[in-house]
Amino acid sequence: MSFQAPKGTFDWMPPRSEWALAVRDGLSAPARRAGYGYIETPAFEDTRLFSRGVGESTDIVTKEMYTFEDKGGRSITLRPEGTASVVRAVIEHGLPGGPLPVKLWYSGSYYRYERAQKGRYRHFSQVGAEALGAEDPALDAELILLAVDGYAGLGLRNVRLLLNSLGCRECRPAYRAALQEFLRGLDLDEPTRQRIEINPLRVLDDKRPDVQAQLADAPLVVDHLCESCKAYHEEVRGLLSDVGVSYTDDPRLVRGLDYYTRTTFEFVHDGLGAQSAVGGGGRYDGLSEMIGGPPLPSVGWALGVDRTVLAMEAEGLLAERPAAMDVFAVPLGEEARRRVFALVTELRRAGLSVDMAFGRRGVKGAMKAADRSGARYALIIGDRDLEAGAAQLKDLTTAEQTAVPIAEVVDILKGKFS
RNA sequence: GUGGGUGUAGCUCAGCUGGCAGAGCGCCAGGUUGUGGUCCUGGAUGUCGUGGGUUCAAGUCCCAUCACUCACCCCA
Repeated sequence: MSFQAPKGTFDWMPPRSEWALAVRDGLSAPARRAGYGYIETPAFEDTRLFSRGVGESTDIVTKEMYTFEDKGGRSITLRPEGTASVVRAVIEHGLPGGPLPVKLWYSGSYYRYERAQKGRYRHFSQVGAEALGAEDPALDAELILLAVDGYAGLGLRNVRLLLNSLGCRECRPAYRAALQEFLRGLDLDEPTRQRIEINPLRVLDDKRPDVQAQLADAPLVVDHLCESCKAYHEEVRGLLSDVGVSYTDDPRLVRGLDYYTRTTFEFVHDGLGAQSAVGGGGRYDGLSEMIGGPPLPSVGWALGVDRTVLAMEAEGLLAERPAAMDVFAVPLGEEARRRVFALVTELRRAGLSVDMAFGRRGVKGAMKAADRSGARYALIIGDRDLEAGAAQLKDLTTAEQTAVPIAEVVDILKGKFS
């Protein structure tokens, strides 16, 4: 019997795992600086939160949720995305009655039962940010800017921003009807014909060449926006331009979830294969009401951690060596091991990065381990040194070795790294 | 859910029309009875994904199955 990670999942292992941490930190940093507070919600929710929030018409809800009944007979679903949970929590804690907007960021794992491919896994990580309870183009622009800065802060240069508006509850229905009428006249397979009826906008981003060819003359949302949506969108675009954010207007850009309205955006990168979206988001003015809350116009995004690491890899940003040790201690003999263990502890408490040789290996092997750790100094102490009250301190870059009194080792090393 | 590709050592892979299970890297040890990187020498690690079939003989051929992977679909 042997085990492996479940189908469609993978393990983050050193040294690559360091980049997952760096990406979570880097993508959230701009939001943290902009007054977004940290929120952590459960990894599972009442199934109905997603079926009503994400949308009955999406594949996520109809085919991809990890749903099960718990021992109390409740239908539970592992979260396939983060926004619905955040809105639920904000409503549950009465935040719409307080100062608005409520600005929150989060980082976590999400679950979708999908066929895995490059950049798409059954368990994946996202960093998200949401601003709830305000209808203000500056807020849309702020969110987009925070994501742009997050990618830039990681050193990414080839992330492109696609921008669109999906209209609101006033103008979307008319556009939807016009689009449906157009699509019904096309030669499409049965699943796609069904999608025309339940979620026609999604047909626009079908990648099959024969489908795309037929969509050349499809009606576009931009041509059907009402005056207020049009003005709102223009304002968002102007604000972005003012702060030097470049973007591409993509009138075909749609979102996979039903709750999006107005401002819609996606961050794409060409180095990842077919799953080119590294992040996406938009405004969702109706979501709160869809899940039983008060009117709460909001905007937010989710950025894929795994995909961002892939993008960084494609840009050659993962080459740096991960953080090295400052000191690597090599004990020779049982008595020395006890003394070294205490010294290592003391050095660590003093703030240094310190490791030591474990297991009964020879000096040569221990020195090899010291070299591999990337440590600047090797601290070698054998029973012979204990008798002399001295420790051997070896600079691994110059190979210079000096004997120092054991009693002063900690202070000397602290001095070298202060 | 659909289609293509690939499964041999920890990793990357070679293995011809069937004939003793291999290389490089990595790992461990020795060369140096207490000193890393370079070098030399030696060593360990395999259910050849799994199950069946054909054959004197299968990593190699056939069937099935599983896994991985890429793409469609879907989506961050």
